[in-house]
Formats: sequence, structure tokens, C-alpha cells
Amino acid sequence: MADMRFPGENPSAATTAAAEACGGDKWDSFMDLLGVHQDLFAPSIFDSYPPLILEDILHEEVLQLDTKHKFLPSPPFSAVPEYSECLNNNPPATPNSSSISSLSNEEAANDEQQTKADEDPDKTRKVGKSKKKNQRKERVPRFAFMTKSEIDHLDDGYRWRKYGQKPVKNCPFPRSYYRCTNGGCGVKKRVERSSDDTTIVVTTYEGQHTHPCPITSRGSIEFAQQQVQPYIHTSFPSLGDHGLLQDIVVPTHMMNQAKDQV
DNA sequence: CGGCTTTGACCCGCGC
DNA sequence: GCGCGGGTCAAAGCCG
Repeated sequence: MADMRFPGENPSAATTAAAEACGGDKWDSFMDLLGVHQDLFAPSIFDSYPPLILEDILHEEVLQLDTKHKFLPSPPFSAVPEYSECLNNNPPATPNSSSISSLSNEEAANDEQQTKADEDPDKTRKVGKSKKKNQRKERVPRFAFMTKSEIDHLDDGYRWRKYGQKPVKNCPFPRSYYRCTNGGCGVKKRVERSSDDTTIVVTTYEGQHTHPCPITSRGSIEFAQQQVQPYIHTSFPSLGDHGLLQDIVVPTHMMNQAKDQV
């Protein structure tokens, strides 16, 4: 994980509040998944631009964290349909301290084959049709960005190889599948355009990078800044209390502002 | 020539 | 059992 902390900086009050609102461990995990250190956001960014928090996506209730650390109803951000697959009545997840590997058991079972394919594709696809239903699989942390952009595949600093594309039902835009090109890093991401708002690109990351970000040049970041407006939507599947999905919407300018100071 | 995208085929889970 | 949809593979082609 790239270490991009600001020397001598401490998280701002609003940052801390946002972290508390998400649950401290979840916030840390969020930052880990983003590939940045929590302290990256230290220089009072959240004081000026508090994050939006989607608390209970089951009821499509969107809450916003204001600068006084209260939850207020926010403008109508809609729930991302695909997230509903993560919503069930599973018992509350118990995130461990090192990662947000807290997908439900059911989802873990669903991902079982995929993970096996990641580890050894030959054993699953060509040979291994002997599914081990009850075998516990390592849970894969996932999160998604909703990005307002005309460009589907945003430059996030990592190198990706496209390995598939599928048409999406009831959506004129296809879904693209990418895999991190770094050897041994099994991180995948799906990129699709929202059918409700075609200006919004939904990028779903799966897994955590096991290597530092290969591209940290300022030019790359600035390029991304030009593409992304105006917010980033992040979800923690099954991380919320009672198994509910918990989402965070981080305005993109916050992300960019933070990156700009690296 | 290596890395990447494209694209049709294939596999699998799930609902009916 | 069958059809459908999601996800992945892998060959072919493109490009720098």
C-alpha cells in the first residue's frame, strides 16, 4: 500500500467525524482500498467538503454529513442497483482490523468459484467442475465509485488489462471487465455506465492491490482530475450494521485536492 | 514483438 | 431440465 501521508498532519475534526460515522475500522479500510493512507485527507479537506454518507441503502435513504457532524437528508442520490446483491439479512459482519473482508457468507460462496479461478483458472474452468460448496473462501473486499465522467475507464494510477465486455440488461452501455496487470495482484474492476444517468460511470473494484501504485506522476493525477466530476461514490458491501450496505460518497474534488498535495 | 483490446464461446448459478 | 444473465477465457487482431 502506498504510503502517502502528510508529514506532521493530523486528521481534521470533520475527517475524524466522517471516519466515526463510517465506523473507524471501515474508514481505514476505505482508505486502504483506495490505495491511500487516511492521513492523505488530513489538511482540513473534510472541513470544507464534508463527505456524503449513504447509510441505509436498503431504504434508499441518503444521508449527508454536514460540517457540524450531523446527518441530514441529502439530494436524491440513487442506490446503485447492483449493490442490492450485497443486501440481505445476513448477520452483522465483523470486520477484522486488517481489511474489510466482510462479505456475507452467502456472497463469499458466490465468489468462491471466481476466487478459485483467480488462483488457478485451469482447475475451475477446464478441470474443476467439482465445486466444493462448503469450502470457505477468502472474502474479497469490494467497493464502487460512482463517477461523473464522459470517459468510462478512468486513470486511477494502476495498470489494467481488459479481459471482457458484456452487454448489460436494460442498459444501452456494455459493462467492461478489467484485471490489474501486476503479476500476482488479482484485483479486478468492472466499469459500467449508469442506465439512469448516462453521465455517471460506476466502477466496482474487487480485491486489494498487493503492490504500490505504479503511476504516481502528477500528470496522471491531473489528467484524472480533468475527467472526473463531481463526486465519487464508495460502498462497503455488507459492512454496515445488521448486514446493511454502507456507502460513502466522497466529492471528487476532495479526492483530487488531497492528491494534489502529495 | 509485447502488450492491449475485441469478441465469440464457454461455464456456472439461479429462477421458473 | 431449460433458459437467461453474469462472469471469464482465449484466439485474433491492432498498435506503438
